[in-house]
Amino acid sequence: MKNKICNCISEVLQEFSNEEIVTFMEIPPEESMGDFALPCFGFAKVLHKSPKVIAEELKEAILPHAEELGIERCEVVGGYCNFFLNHAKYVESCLDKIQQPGFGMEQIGKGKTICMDYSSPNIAKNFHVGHLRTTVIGNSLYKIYEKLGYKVVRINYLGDWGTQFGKLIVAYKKWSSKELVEEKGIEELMQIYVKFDAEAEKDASLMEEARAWFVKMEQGDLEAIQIWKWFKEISMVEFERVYELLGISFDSYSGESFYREKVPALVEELKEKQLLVESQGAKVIDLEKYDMPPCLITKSDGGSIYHSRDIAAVLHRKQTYHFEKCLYVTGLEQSLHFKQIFKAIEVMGYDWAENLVHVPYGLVSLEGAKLSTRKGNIIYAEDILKEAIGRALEAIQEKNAKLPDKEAVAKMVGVGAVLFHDLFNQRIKNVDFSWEDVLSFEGNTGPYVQYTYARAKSILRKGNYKGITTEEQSTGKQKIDYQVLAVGTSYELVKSLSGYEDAVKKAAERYEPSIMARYIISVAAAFNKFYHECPILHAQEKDKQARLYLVDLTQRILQEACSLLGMECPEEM
RNA sequence: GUGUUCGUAGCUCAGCUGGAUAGAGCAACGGCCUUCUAAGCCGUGGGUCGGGGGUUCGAAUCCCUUCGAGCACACCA
Repeated sequence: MKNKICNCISEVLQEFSNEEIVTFMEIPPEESMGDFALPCFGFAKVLHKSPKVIAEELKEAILPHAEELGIERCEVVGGYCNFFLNHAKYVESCLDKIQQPGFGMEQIGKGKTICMDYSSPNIAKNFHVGHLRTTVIGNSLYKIYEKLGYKVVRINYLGDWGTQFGKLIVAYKKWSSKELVEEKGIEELMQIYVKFDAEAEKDASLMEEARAWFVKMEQGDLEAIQIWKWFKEISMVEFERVYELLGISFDSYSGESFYREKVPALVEELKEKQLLVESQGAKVIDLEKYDMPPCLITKSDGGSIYHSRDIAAVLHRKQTYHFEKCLYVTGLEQSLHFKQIFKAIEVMGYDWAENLVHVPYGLVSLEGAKLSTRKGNIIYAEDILKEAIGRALEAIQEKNAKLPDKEAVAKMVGVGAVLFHDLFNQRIKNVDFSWEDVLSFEGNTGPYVQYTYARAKSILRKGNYKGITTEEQSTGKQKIDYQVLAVGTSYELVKSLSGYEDAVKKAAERYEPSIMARYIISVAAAFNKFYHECPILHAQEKDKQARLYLVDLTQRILQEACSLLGMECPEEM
């Protein structure tokens, strides 16, 4: 309906295109100002008329078409032209769209591939709060793009290569044993890594030893590779536990070790293109022209480094997946790194460099201090999830002790709380981790949304609601009286539901799951108001049928929208 | 030092591709369970949108400047 109106307006105001009108059109802050409003200030300059006059003329021009556009009346206030729709018709058009398969979502990504690099934890280190962010944000963006029809390749670019493994091998040989590592897993690896750093400060020769071991790894030394592989396996087992809790999986686990083999070819290509410069014994791409530090390609000891592995990786991904876009969900602190990588790809002559996108998120701290394993200032992802699940179980015992399958529900609610908390604010914001915030189940939280969903489901169960088949819709056998939904909180809820597609598109456009989270809250809040104001099962038949239909659509949108955050919703809680 | 991100209610944040009286949640206080799940709903109080300039009919939103905080600045990732 909005489109039709905009179309009609653009025919009147021929100086402006339909698209322009659509962007100008807004939803007024108050219901008394109509359903849509067009501020005419922007037209004034071009048309050399006052905004008020333009609005008046517009009103006159629209009036003859009001009936077919579903407009009840127009009002000019200041420079605004406010449109009051026929609510019943508007409700019908909104709900008709939503009840279509896939909620009538436009498949703007059809035939396009997006590569996403996220989670990407470092092997032999614990999976902590910080990793949780990239994992959860990446997973949500994956779901969002998939919903828009994109083919998404989820790449877990494991940090499984680099000098830190040289350090680890040295530390293992000096201070640990097979038995200890087998017994304590990552915990032991972490401990000896921390010890290495402490010792290396006193004794510089340790670092040299570590570099030497890493060089051995790069040369394929059997012993080095064996130890490395073993450490990697140990780590993967622990990572998988977290992924299982979150219900997350990947299409590729090709980490840095996979791409380092492709570095020599990259070096050759750069030589051919005359981009490689010797500098202090290392080989670099000079980016001074672009006001950036040089991009390191090989270290002075000949080893590869993360810049070169990242470049090799993206070249390979382009060849393999022919991506439309490649996203990197990593910390904001890596901004310069990605600027360098993208620029390097550009100077290599690849015009698709502009399709590489860094999707940064803010830093997580703990009580104002930087996370640090060494200082014990760290919180593990698994502990957060488990604690949240435990709290959810307590809440269930307290509020709904007779609930069947408590454990499964507690998992959904606990994990949902953590996910939602991590996705509710813009990614760029720094986060000071707080147990109180994560474990909150009231207000703008995951459990609030899940509770809303469970309420809706409960009504449908009790009303023995079977839904409306498309056949019934078209034959009009079970005709919905849209007038019932055209007022008060019902109408507000309908408007809220109708924003679903825009929310998904906007979230995709901005790489911002928080837009979905905020949208979900707005729907849940609208539903709860409706729920309190309107009796459903106890209403008279005509009202009951219309309201049940609305409850059903709300429940479907909530469930779907939550799934885009990676959240599951329990039928009861 | 250079670059970059952030600065909105006591706290955590929306709003930022300029538009009508700046919105939520938490915390505080006061109401609502003999009716569909009170993890809910309703209400009250609380704001020089960090400061200062500028552009504009109109600025929390754009530009400049300044202050404060975080982060980055080649042989870790």
